[in-house]
Amino acid sequence: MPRQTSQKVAKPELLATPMENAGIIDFEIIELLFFAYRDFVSDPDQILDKSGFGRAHHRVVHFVNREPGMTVADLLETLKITKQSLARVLKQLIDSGYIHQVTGPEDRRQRKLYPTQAGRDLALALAEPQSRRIERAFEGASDATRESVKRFLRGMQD
Amino acid sequence: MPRQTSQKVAKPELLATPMENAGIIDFEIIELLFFAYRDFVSDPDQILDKSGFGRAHHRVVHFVNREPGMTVADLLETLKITKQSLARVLKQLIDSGYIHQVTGPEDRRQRKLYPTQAGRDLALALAEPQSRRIERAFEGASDATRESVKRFLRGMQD
DNA sequence: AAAAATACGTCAATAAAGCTGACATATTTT
DNA sequence: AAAATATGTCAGCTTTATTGACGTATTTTT
Repeated sequence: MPRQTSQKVAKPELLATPMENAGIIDFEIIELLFFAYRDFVSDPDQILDKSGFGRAHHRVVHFVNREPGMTVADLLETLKITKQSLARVLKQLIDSGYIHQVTGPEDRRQRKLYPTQAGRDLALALAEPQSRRIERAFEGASDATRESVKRFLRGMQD
Repeated sequence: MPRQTSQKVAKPELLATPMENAGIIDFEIIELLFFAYRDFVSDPDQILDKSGFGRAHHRVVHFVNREPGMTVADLLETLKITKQSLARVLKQLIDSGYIHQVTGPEDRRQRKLYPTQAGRDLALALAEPQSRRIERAFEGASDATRESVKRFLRGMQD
């Protein structure tokens, strides 16, 4: 039995060397994505704070503006969240007058979602700083470069 | 006074046209970033679920592995969260044996953070599917394209 | 040496955003 | 008539974050 200190547990081996593994794993892009996304969502977050809304409201108002007439089921599929998570956020947006529901003309079970003018204005105000940030990131980039970035982002999806 | 229905409020003007504004705002990239990031974090999320950890644990374990010896203050600065938000997550990682604290050798107020071997293993396991996804997204891309994407992501940061 | 600043930990209370599971209603499809 | 669908709702829960206050140890400044 080796000589022990009074500690109850053996001293664990701590690793002092940074995790870097000869290019097997692309830590650089992983971190770039983290920081880019963190700052990308920080712009609208500040605007949303003023209305008492959060990121969930942002996403709902964005997609309803992009595709007016989409149903609740469409939204659930797009956001990949549960019905119950969406319900509260959607209700708040409807109550606040940013989104309206219309019974589906063909299928009356459906509730089609449309933005009001206030909802459109909000979506644009939220997108504006993000778009500015994107333009800044593309400063001086060629059309080919822009296409490459788009292809990369599409390739990142499931 | 115009003739009114029995409704209490005037019918709001609903917008049926998709939000598309002649290239003033880059909705395409905004959405690509949203979907790319959503799927990018879904890989580690599945692994973390098994240990009862969440995204916050992932970020902490990642950065401590990337920069062993970083302090609590360093971590707060990197993650841009509050001390109290970090506290619980960090405590769980320490209690679970993934991270250890060492009193700073020069400044004894500091607690330097190091991964254990288990912590290193966890960080690698979490990074692996993300790295694979990145490789897939870059499939067939030139080095110049990879550099363009990195430049774009760097430009997206504050 | 005393005062101020720093690094960290902790407590209490709160909020946003998500989850599961169950159930109800209206409507459409089979 | 029965089954499936679209939606809404209820109750309870978890994770991740917040603010504000306070305490301790340590270092820096005065």
